Amino acid sequence: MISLSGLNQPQRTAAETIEGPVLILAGAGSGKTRTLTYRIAHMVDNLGISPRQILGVSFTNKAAREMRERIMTLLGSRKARGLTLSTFHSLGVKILKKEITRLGYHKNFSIYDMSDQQAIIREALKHYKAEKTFDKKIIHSKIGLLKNKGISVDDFADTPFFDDEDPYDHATLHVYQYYEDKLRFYNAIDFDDILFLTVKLFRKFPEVASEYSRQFQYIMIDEYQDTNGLQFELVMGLTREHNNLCVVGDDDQSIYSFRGADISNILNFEKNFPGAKIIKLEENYRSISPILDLANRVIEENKNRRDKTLWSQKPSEFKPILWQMADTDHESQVVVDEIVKHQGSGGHLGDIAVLYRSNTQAQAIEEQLRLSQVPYTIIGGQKFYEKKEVKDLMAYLTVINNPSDQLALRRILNIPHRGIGNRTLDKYLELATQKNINLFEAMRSQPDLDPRRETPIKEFIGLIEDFQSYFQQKPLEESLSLLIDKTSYLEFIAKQYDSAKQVERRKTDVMMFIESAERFSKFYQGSATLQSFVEKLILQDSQDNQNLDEDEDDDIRRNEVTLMTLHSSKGLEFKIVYLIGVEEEILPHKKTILEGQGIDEERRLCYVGITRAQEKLIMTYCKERKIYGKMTVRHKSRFLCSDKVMPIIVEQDRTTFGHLSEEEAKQYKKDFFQGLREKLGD
DNA sequence: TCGTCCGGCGTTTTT
DNA sequence: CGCCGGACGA
Repeated sequence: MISLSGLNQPQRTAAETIEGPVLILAGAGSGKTRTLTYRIAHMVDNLGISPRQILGVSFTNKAAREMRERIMTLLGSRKARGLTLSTFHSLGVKILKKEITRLGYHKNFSIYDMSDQQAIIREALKHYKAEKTFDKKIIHSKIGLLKNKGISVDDFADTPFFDDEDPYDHATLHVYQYYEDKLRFYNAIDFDDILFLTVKLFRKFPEVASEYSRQFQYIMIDEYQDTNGLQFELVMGLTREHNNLCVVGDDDQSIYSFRGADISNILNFEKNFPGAKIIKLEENYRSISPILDLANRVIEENKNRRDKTLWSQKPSEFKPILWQMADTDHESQVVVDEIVKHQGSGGHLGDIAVLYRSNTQAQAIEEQLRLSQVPYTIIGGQKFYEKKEVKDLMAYLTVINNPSDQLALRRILNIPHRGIGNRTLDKYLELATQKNINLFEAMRSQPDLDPRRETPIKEFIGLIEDFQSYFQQKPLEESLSLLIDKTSYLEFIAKQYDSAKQVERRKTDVMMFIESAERFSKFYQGSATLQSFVEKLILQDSQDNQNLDEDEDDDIRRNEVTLMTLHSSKGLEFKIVYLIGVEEEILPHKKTILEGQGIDEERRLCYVGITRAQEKLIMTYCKERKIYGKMTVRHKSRFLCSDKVMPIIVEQDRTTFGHLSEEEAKQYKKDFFQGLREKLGD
């Protein structure tokens, strides 16, 4: 029996309201995950609902994993067995793997990422002749937008999204068509298709939607403010046979509209799901009151939001601080100086985060941290599977799994060099078009197309075919190691790079790849196919991999300062938060000021930043800043200018040491220059 | 096929 | 100010 007595009243109501549509408006730090885990545990343990009937959907693997772990702690793994907790995308893949043949795809489809998409779009634009040249990025994002609105290429021209006068839309139509044809031919689907095809499946075969809806009698969606049109339609499909839908979210933390997230999904919930029960979680367990006061006053300026006021039982005298700095150098020096002081007095660096609007702002801080030899990590950056070596090996696995995948095939055709260059490739592409077969088939059927290339072609085809059977018979990591061996891939890397350090780094990536295959096959045992392995890698974010690799315990942060964007910080908390560059044209960003739209979302971003801090919030802005090489005068962000906000923050001018007494200022200057000399001395 | 030069542009990015 | 992508030349 699970006791809900540890929950506060609204949390408890949320955990106990099981039937019908429920919207849990969970303010920042209000114990959302706790509420959800107790809700599920309560359903299973107290109400006797089978875990097989429960579906929990989140956006990140991390969130899904965390939820699972916490439910395991409450219920134990035996009682939790059969529970489905996954991301939107992995749920989509799971459904498609079973049903995609209904849409005319083979089961062994490949999943294309951004760079694969770009490659096809580039190709499509080459074929499209017009006087104008087109920006492939604009077209790429338009196709993405269309897919996320659930609009197929066949329907595009009949929608309001198509403007007959606009040459860009005509180009987009052409590229979209070409793109879809290619994906079909390669037996590949893209990231957006994972959701789009699932939705198409539900549209075309309502009985399939009903089947899943009957299986999942109780559905929970996390971070509902970030759902887009497709995800909404997917949810509608899954609730065809009942309306036991519980969504959790916070409209004030909706910061992903540029990726298609539609805040109206959460704002209109009770319109879409009549009879919905709305529960507000407003008690915050994270921050001291002055920080929440600031957060409330900043966000209440937004119109068109659900009224919420965060409060906590942690009063404090410490007001949030706003520092005015001379320029970016000064900003980073003062911040890092402050961090060093914290470290010097025995403070833990894992308690500190430096947050910023855009990645470029990290550079100055990073440099300063390095100079002061303060350990740090930067969140974000390149994903594991985007590394060149990993992509190469993944392309091998992809071709072995799905030889129709021409993009992957072309990537590895001459890696390592085997004398099959572009001339040979072109000949085979022509042959393939002529005979209407795929590239792999073309090579296999006529290896002697160019007699001088017969041997390498035959060897290559043989290699792929050999490994098709190896991978069926032997464990994943064993076949993979053999593949790397047979292709002399490591020797190839060694030849590619001049510096030994580079070679070492790349080889480490390869080793990490093998290790992840090993872990994967250990975990999934019999069901560890190479397709599911590649899928897993693509659907996984970089942080998952870090966690997988290091096997560290999550509760204790390492003794390192964390640097990240405001976007990446959502959901996290730190004792001390430095929010840097709270400045017009940064937060809100220049582009949104110019467009006059999206200022609300910038304000929400500011709100997200503020609510990350538990005990100490320090915000900064600069008087001057070098923009594209030119010094420019800067102003404090409008978000901190209102009459309501000013009295509850402490603003200090750090350029004049105005935060110190005269005596202290003298000492500080002395220390500062002493410190500077030491750093330069190194 | 690769290197180099010039012009344009410059956010955020859970999968 | 720098990076990236396209164009063009060796």
